[in-house]
Amino acid sequence: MVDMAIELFIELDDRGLPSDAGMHTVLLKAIVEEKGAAGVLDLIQRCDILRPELFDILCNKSISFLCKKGSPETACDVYVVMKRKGSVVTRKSYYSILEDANYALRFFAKIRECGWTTATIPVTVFDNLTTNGRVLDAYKLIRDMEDNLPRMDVVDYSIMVDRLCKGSHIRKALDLCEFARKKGITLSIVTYNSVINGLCRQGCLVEAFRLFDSLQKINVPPSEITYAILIDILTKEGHLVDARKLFEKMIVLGLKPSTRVYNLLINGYCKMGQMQEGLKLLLDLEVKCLKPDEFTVSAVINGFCRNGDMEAALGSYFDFKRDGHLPDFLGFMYLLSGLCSKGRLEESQSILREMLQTRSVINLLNKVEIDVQTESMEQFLFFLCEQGRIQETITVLNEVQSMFFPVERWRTGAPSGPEKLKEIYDSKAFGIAASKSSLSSYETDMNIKSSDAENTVKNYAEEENRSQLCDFDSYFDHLASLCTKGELLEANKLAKMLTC
DNA sequence: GTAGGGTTAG
Repeated sequence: MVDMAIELFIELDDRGLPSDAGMHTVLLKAIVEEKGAAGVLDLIQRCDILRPELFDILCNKSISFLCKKGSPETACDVYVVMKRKGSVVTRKSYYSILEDANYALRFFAKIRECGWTTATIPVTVFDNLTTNGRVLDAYKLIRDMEDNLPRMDVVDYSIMVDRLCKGSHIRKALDLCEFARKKGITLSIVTYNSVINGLCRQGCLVEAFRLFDSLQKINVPPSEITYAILIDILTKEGHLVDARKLFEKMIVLGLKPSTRVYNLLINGYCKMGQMQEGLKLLLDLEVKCLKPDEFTVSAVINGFCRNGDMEAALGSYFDFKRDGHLPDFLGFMYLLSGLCSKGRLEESQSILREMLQTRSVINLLNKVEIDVQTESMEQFLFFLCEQGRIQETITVLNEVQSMFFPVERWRTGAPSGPEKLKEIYDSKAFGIAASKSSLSSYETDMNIKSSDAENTVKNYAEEENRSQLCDFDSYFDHLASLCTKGELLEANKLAKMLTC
């Protein structure tokens, strides 16, 4: 039947009679139903004798139709037929292929097979890939189609660089930075922040600080966020003194630390048991007309709880509460587990009640997908709490906590936590000398201490010894030249150093 | 096939 319809369709055109879009759709539908997607390609080949205008319309329609029906391969085949005939591929059909990231990749593979270059790859292809967790595909596409790229601007690159960093593909992120710069893009501090953050997350502190220092040279001033990233990692690694120096440095440079930056240090001090320092900063924060937030409250509470000083923890909770500042989910959890561990169940219950009425806690609980029928998580917990089943309530909350706040991310292979590092660091005068760059003193001190330091610290020193690069620019040049010379072993070593 | 879209916490 379909064959007859096709013949009729061709005959109509032959007689100069028009056909409309509706008719094309009906025809395509019938063909796919009876012969599958391949039938459409067959149709296109048979319709070679149509008037060129109609042939173009039918082909373009087929491409969109096939994509919609999930047959991108055949759509690409139709595209190839069209290109070979010199037909005009409309934007609509072109984009219907590129809309889907998988289709786009197959499409470009086909194009390469044919030995063609594409007109342009739309930025949306990269957006789609990047936002759908396929940043490596996007990266590969960029590297493969170097000369046929869309006009990507600094933000397009920045998003990709950040995603690559988040996926621990630091080397590729750096490579993309260099690629963008070769394309004439001037990267901004936002992109550098992503890279610095990525390096820190990978434990490559030396490289992170190297990049930080090189920012001055390339005339990109570090922002408040740059400092926040570095202060955070230093704090996490137990280098509180250095973190504090960076904090002071940013103030000297005229960058105003936000509550968020204060929080990093307050949290660091409180976790290290240096409550006095933490509270001093809290005071300073308020002097600077900044407001504590949920994180601040939680950090202070955590500090007192860690010290086992539940009176002080409760006291600060009520003080903050009086001023309209509540802890967040974790802050409440610190307080609750502290109270429970002392067997103070009644107080736990009243704190639990307040917790379960706190907006941010409720918001978090609402994100939990549970199948406890119609009940919401919040109602469920409140019910448990009111029944006096405190321990059970907290058990459930602990589950929630493990979902949203996975265990602290200390680097693997580091056998001990911040306490040990603190000892090491406090034992000698140590810090970022004002006259030197932050990195050079950091490295020097690392080397001095590598004999008695923990593995983590040793690693930095080793990294430093392996690395003979002075700045970001020469890093790129070095890596690029290694790759060009085919010295992949060396390049790999360099890459390994970055991706650890 | 635009314009607006990009970075930091336990």
